[in-house]
Amino acid sequence: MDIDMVEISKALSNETRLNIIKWLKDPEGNFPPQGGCLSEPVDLKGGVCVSSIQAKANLSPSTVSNYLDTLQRAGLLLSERHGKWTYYRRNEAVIQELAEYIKNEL
Amino acid sequence: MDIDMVEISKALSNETRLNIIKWLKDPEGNFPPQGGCLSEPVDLKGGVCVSSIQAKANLSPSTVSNYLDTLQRAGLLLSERHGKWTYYRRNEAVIQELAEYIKNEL
DNA sequence: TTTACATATTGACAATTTCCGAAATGTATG
DNA sequence: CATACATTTCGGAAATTGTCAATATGTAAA
Repeated sequence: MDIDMVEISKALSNETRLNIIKWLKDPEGNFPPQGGCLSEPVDLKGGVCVSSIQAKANLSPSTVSNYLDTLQRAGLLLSERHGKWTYYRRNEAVIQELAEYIKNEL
Repeated sequence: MDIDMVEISKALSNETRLNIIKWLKDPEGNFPPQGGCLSEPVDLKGGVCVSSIQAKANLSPSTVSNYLDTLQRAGLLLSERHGKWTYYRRNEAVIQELAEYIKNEL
């Protein structure tokens, strides 16, 4: 898996998208408990649903959905759907790869 | 000295600007010998003048000058004027700070 | 000091990005 | 099935960025 630096940089060049990534570093600290009304308990792995992120970002749902998509296409986030909700979480591997890339290749 | 992640990301979110940073990693390998017709020899510290970069980037002088300014304002490059020429070189400290920031804070 | 050259700045226009509301798509529940 | 809700997609107005040619500035050489 290689780093698309332009794509990633574009994804990071927006205050709100940057905040989303940082907020997801501490999901319990930054968002209400997730998992809502799911009947079967699933492992959300620290994922947070779009509406929780939207509430914190204070932007329209469509904008936040777009931002999350941008971050995911850049590889920085992972998403998983459970019922009505899509849970987004950090892709730590890619974030560390990015740090390594900048340290050694940039 | 703190990292303005949005500013830096914007600077890096362009193929040519990214290339300029990479080219400057190996100035001797990527550019003709610098120092040109300077009477007094000065230490260019690996700096490369705008016209050498412009020739390699194959964009207009004004565009390249702008790009270099963008990279410098983001802190990624340093510039030094000697005679008619402005020599740009990487700011390795900031680049390493950026890598650390992504590794630990992002 | 006149000229030539390296670089920077300005003004313009096209292309892209931001961000929203409206509409569409999934999915669970009554 | 009909409804409600979470999310995504679409279409567009406003803001930003990419890029150039033209102009300005700074410096060295004639």
